[in-house]
Amino acid sequence: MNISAKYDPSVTEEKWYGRWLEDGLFRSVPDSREPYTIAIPPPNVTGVLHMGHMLNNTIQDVLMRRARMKGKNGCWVPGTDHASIATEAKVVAMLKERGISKSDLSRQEFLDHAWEWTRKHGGIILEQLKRLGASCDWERTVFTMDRERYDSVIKVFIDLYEKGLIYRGVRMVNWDPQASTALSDEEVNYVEEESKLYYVKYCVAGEDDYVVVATTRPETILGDTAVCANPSDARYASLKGKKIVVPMVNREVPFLFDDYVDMEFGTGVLKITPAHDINDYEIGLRHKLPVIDILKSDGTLSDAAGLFIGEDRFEARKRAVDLLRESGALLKVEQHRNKVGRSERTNAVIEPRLSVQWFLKMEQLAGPALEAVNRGDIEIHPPRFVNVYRHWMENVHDWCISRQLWWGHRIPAYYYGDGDFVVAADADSALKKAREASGNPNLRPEDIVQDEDVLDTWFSSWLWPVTIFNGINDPGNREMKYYYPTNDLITAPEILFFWVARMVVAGYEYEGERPFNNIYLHGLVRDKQRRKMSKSLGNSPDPLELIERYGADGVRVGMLLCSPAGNDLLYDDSLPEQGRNFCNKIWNAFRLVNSWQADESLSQPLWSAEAVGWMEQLIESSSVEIETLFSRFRISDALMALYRLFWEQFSSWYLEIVKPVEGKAIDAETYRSTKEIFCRLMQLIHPFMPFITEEVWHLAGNRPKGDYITTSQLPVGNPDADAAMVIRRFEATTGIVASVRNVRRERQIANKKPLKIVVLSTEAAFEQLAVAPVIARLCNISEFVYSESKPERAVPFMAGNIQLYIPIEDDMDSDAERDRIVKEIEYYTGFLAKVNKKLSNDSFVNNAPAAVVENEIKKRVDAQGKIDALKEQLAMLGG
RNA sequence: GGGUUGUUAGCUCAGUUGGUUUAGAGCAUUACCUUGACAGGGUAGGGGCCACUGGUUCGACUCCAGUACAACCCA
Repeated sequence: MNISAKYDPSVTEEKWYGRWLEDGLFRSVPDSREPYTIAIPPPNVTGVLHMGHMLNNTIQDVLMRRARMKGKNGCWVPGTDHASIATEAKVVAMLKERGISKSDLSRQEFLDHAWEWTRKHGGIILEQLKRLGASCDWERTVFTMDRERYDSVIKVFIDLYEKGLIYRGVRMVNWDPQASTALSDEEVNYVEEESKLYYVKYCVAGEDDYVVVATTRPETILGDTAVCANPSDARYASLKGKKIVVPMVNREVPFLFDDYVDMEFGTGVLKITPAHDINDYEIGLRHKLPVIDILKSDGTLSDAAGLFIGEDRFEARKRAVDLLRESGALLKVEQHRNKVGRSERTNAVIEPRLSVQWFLKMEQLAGPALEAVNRGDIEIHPPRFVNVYRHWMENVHDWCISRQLWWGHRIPAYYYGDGDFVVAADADSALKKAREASGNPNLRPEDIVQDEDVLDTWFSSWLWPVTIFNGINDPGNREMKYYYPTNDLITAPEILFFWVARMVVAGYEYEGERPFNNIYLHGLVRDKQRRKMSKSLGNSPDPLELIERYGADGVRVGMLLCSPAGNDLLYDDSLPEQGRNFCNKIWNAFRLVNSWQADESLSQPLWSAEAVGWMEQLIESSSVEIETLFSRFRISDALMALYRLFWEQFSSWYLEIVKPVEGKAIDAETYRSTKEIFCRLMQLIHPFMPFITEEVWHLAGNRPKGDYITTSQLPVGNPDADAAMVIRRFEATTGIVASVRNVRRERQIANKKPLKIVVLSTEAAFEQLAVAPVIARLCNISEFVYSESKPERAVPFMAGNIQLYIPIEDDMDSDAERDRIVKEIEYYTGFLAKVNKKLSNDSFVNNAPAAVVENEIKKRVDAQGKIDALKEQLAMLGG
């Protein structure tokens, strides 16, 4: 078999992904096995794959593949969410290009366009996930707006409404005047911007006196209903009970005192505009102030403003400044940096605005979800996020669930008469309910009007682990019973509240059970300067291009190697490069083994027997270690352990020992063991690198049809009782090999020249420490001589406390060697001093546990022995 | 402003109840190697007052307090 010296991922990736799908390896149906379930964090239906998805889905795939190989019935449910704001914005933009404005369309016409868009662009991202190797059960693909999911959301809304948990209320919301919708806090970006701080004179009613108020939004003066200072601010104490005249509109408002006011900021006097600032709103509530709403939904001034009616808010600001200046009320203007909220989607400046919205009461619902994490029924990894979760849940706010959009689940509330409404699944039952509620049996279908708004996208995705198995429409169905609760949820900390915590809430409310056992939070992918990856910065590589360049396996390894749980991943091309290099290492190691000719008539050399035993025990104990790492979600550590196991232990040590001399055959026993070891390593690595391992799995043997590494079973690590001893013995061996190589280099002795080693010890003692055949094989040693006295002209070195010598013919003088020994003596002398200091401390000897003291004494003896031997060696070198 | 979490090698990070032969890994770096699986490689090295200051202790990277800096979340 002729195999290329470089691994080419493109061919194998396409081939194996196709076969896996053809043979239905990712398909899951309930059976007698234990399930292992993951619900994908649904990406936006119109989204494209970015680096964050790569990391997120690689982790899920690793867990899923490993679970399958451990005998579980793995079920990874893929899907997308409808992302109402993002998608609607995209559809609006598309229509604009075609010269159509949203306001020209009926709701239904608009939705037709949106669906068309979704059908065209939706699911691209899922196809891209296949390139990564994601082993989802694609037959289960779901969407938050498909029939089952849509109905579930409406059902839940009605249910919560009937339980009294959903209400309509007037609240200060983040208003995007451009999109004409309320935004949730998480959809608002606060950015530092250069703005102006205006100092405005407010006269005291009936007096010549005045106070100065600093504001960044002078147009909101029109909505002022009070002026306020800190109660402990002596400067303004005399104004207690007085009235203040609001400039421009000459309205008299009270002068109040409230702790909220920061004495340091501006002049220490705050104007209160309850309709247009969240803090002012709360102060307004405390002091029962009237609310004057000066803005309309499109950002122009309302009649209530009294001035600049119909002007845009920024135009009104300019005119307000002019007017204030003319009247002499404007004292000065300062440059000022402050944080301005902008819409994540439209980038419009957000207006805090009062509006009628739908809310979900959270306090009661949050209880079981908080307890579940406190009790440990749901584990969060890494655990430091438990505090964050707890803090949020203990201070949970009611959730504003309505959005002034069309793309989404339309709120099932129907209005009749003057603001009265009923909540019902459809128009027919709404009419029935409305007739009952109004006592008017003559209400006609056209007398009731459904709410125009849709629900927040999270209000559908919070049900995700339940609705993917249709648990709302068909409670207790077979799949729910089997797959729910799901096992692990893999996501980023930034949506811990918006999504994760709410899923926990919904899980308990609707299933009386947690939605998942573990929450694993990984970091964000950033660039090397720690900047977020973003389109505008252009610092995000195209994931598919990366896969083409480095291979899917290479990219997967690159993503994982550098992403310890919860930490951000600082992306750099060197990461997938490292992954690609690892692929190549595997590939070439395989080429080597594959090139060997096995000969049944040859007996196994001693060195190979030792190496096989060592490697086998190493794999067994590594398997145990890796299992532990996985149970703690230390996924990058598990990968690193395998990386080193394959590269250092297997390739650099094991293969170098067992490989036959060029052109010669290998004994059949070692050959068989090597292939078994190789395949076992491939199995361990497979969850991380599915493609190359599947390829090698098939190349390594004549596999019967259907024998995939993907569905192979991974043995449980089962080290022998003496595994630790075998591994330690081998480590001592490698130490000696390194020493001999050093001597060769320092003395410039060619590898081809055989050397003799004199061991100052009995053979038995030496064998306990190391294995002569392995050393002989790797260092070209012709003979080991066991002696009780040291030889004359010989280079000394040490292994543990055993002294070894390499007899030589040349001059003994070697600076390099002397330097090395002097350095070692220095090291051990320093070490010994530290140990002695401890031991001469009476309180240490009296207070420390006996075992610790004994160990220190042993350290002292060992170090002293070593120093003595090294000094002898130095003398021998004539130093 | 409130909260949470960090600060260990040039970079990214481990370090599990305080004592494990004077702190580990990967990458990067240095020297040497056109050695037959692999230069996408091999061999051998260098590199750290564990942020700072106190405290607890026989003993602190580890526990406590404070300081500085950073990040994230909430307002």
